[in-house]
Amino acid sequence: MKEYFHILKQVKLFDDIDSNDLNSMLHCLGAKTKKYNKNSIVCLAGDNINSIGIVLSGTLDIVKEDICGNRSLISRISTSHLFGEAFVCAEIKKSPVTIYSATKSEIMYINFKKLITSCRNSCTFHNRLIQNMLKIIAKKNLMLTEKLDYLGKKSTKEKIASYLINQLALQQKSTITIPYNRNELADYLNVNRSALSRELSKMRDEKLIEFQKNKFTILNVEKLNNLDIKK
Amino acid sequence: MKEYFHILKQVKLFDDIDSNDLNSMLHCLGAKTKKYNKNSIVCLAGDNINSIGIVLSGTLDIVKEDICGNRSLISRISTSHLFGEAFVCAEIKKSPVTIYSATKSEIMYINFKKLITSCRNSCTFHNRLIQNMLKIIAKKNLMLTEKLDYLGKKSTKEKIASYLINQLALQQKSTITIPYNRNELADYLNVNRSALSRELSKMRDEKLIEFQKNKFTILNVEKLNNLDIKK
DNA sequence: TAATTTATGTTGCATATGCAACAGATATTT
DNA sequence: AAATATCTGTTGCATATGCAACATAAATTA
Repeated sequence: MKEYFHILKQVKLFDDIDSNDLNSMLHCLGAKTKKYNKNSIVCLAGDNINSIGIVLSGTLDIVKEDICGNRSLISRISTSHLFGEAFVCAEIKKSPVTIYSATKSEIMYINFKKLITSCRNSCTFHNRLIQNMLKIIAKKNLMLTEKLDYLGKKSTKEKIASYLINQLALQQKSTITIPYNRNELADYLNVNRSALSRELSKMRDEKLIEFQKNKFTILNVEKLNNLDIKK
Repeated sequence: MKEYFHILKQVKLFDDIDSNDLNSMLHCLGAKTKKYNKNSIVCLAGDNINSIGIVLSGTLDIVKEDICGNRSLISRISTSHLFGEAFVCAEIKKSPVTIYSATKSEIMYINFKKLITSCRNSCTFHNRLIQNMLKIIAKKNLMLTEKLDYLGKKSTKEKIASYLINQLALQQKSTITIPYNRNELADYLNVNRSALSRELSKMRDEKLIEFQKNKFTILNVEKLNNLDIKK
């Protein structure tokens, strides 16, 4: 497991855990790793869930697809981030989502459920892990609320605007890079791809934003914030 | 505090906490109660957050409003449920939402932050509380993901359908009662009220559902599930 | 380099939806 | 009961958006 330590150090779940304890802890958590090819399936909707995943490398897409082929990209996660933690902590048995490996990737699985439930005579780091997890899930909660905010907007333009403004706040630079191409951004914002392109072009014409590929520059934050006030 | 015990017993945060410990625990958590009138403000967007609220009686609306007056009803909570827990656990300083007391209500505030951070030489129930909180937040996480699912639908009709189907699963009866009137449901699903009424009427005409006021009967789950397949 | 695939932008069209205005029903207050 | 306020449904209209089809650009593969 030594080989992964430089990654595990960035994992928020292990914050304030002594590096020396890491190995025995991973053992206690039944840690196992698994590799995936590009575009392979990590977990199908309906599959049993019994562990939490940590992305050691690569990028995963958390997706919800309906029978009609509509695809909703819930989120995209990369190295050092977790998935499945809410299901395990809420004691959900079957996955409501499908997870794809968007790139070649490697994942470490840990048995966090055991840590919450059985393992009473707890190792010293158990409480630390649970507290870290609390913070991680609470933050994910806020991210979901943010996304509800985008999706709640009435127009595509406003969805784009609120997403970009949020990214601007997160990335703290004038030109932001988003992790999606147009298709993926459309799936993430749950709008039609061509309608998305249309709106982006309009917003460029109106000097609200500039972009090439997945790099966006916001020219007028004020206007972007008050899109529907001026009509 | 004795007077509230019958309510506090239903609060998931206190699951598996001995009733005898409850009083001293509430003291340790700095519990205080406060009453609110109908339609009063419990917390304004931007206010400092330093405690978690427990609804002892009444109903609260968690709302996000933008400058243009668009109102998004994130969720409505009632007796025995919590609010603010994600903000406290994620260490967010200022509330991103406004909370209204939709009815006369009474709220108990507890200092959960102290419990997570300082209070190291912890009382026996601390770990129990944190584990309970983990489960509560994880479940809220899933509820938010569910809502993302509604809002992600392209048409109003599908938003309504997925909301009703979800409620059907939760309530487990043929006629479900929803906690919203039309205006509120529109705010919750982020659609226009009159457009909502229009779609509901259409769905009734198509023999998909029946309703009077806030009671809905689903006549054809199958069709409701596959709304956009048949066109 | 050429060939092929993938990503992005554009446009026309049919439809859905926000909005405003109104009407009737229901609930609340006087 | 009467008066008032609130809730719900209906409709016309302008606009936004999904969708399909196509064009071009960019990236990938042969």
